[in-house]
Amino acid sequence: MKTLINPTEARASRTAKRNPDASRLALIEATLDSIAEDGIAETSVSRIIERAGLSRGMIHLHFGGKDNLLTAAARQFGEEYYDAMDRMTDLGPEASPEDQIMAIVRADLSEELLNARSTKIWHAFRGASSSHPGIARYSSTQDEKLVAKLKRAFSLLAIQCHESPDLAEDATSGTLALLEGMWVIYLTDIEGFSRQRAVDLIRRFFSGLFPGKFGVDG
Amino acid sequence: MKTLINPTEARASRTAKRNPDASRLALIEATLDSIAEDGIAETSVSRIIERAGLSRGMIHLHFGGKDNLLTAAARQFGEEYYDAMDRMTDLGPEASPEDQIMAIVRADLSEELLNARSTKIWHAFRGASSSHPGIARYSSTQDEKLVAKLKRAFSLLAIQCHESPDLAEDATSGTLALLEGMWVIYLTDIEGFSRQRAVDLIRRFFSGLFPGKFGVDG
DNA sequence: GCCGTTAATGGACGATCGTCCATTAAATAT
DNA sequence: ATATTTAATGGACGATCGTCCATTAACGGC
Repeated sequence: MKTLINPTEARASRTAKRNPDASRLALIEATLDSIAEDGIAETSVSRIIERAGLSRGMIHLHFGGKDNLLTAAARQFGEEYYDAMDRMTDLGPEASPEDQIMAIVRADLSEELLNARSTKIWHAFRGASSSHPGIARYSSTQDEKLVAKLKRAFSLLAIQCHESPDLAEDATSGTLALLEGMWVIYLTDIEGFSRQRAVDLIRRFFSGLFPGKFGVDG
Repeated sequence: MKTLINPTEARASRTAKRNPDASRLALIEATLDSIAEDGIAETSVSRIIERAGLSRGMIHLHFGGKDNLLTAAARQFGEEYYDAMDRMTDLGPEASPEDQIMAIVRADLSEELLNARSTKIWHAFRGASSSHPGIARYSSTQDEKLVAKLKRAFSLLAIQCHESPDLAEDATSGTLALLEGMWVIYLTDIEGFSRQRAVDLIRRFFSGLFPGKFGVDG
């Protein structure tokens, strides 16, 4: 859990002290873990420092207060999501729009992005963003980037199919709603959720919007 | 705000005392209001009794504690949702499956059900249900009833269209995901959300799944 | 080796949390 | 009119909240 950023030496156990970057990271990770396991309401300063194995004053020292720590955690969570999303959807430039769209859908529903930890955290931050401006900033950027990715692919696809641009608009918004909804449904019933069925279902919806595209394979 | 359940007499202002049912209701309403406006994390006993205009001991007296009050509030919130949903989707028995489905969609996205207050509360309870078994019970029943309504209508429609039953299954799950997703999107950007566009978008998805049905009108 | 810098500690602080209960007062029964 | 029941009050209680700071200890520069 405690990653050594400065692995100059690996002596006794009393080493690994005095590492501010590692401490910052440990606090953020402990915050995210606490939100995922205990909920944001139960995530107190005492719980966080207990998880991180650090002392009480660290939060005020490194972040200036609990609120800033929450904001930093939201920021890192959003960045982790998009790093993974970008990596998983990095198809070659010759990839078809359908493949790009399905890659986004598959990535968003993959075990790496859609799991108990991430959905709990995502949901908690969404709820807190109403009254927490710092968190709200990093929750909204998350959507904007996903919308841009989808819209580009659907616009290309609409042109290929000689369809009007507002079909691409609707397909983008609908996909976003479907994916957001899938996250909620997953959160509601983690055991009963099937990723494959969710992907196939969304493809079926696409197939209805763009007949001929999004066939049984692909 | 303080509804008189027992309007035997309406004397001076010192009346309206000693009304246990009204007190219970006032506490539940104050709890829901507080969750909607301040968030569930900020909804403390002190805030609730301040909003209700009642004294500190009332929560313990009527509900035995804060947790039970939250559970009662979740229960009432779910009941209010379904009372309104049932009332708004009570078409005659001769209504077509398409009309029934669109009535459900329109009801779920109507101002009465989809508004700032209800989405905040819904989101807060969903998040709390992970660690709060009492709340979880009333959040899950909410979905079950909606699924049953949709599945019945889509099954009928699939038979009419000579389609396989698993299309009805997918259409039901997809509609649920779309509606849940729309609630999340509404919560994210209340000002920019258009109910009409959301309804039309969902109809367009339906039209792709059931060609010929769900035309431009209806 | 000494000193200045700074990461890190852990307890003190007032505020607020949720629970509980002795007390008051309104409604009902006798 | 008096006694009983019970809704309602509001303060006391210990626990925990988040913030802050005096102190300790590890590091880098000389």
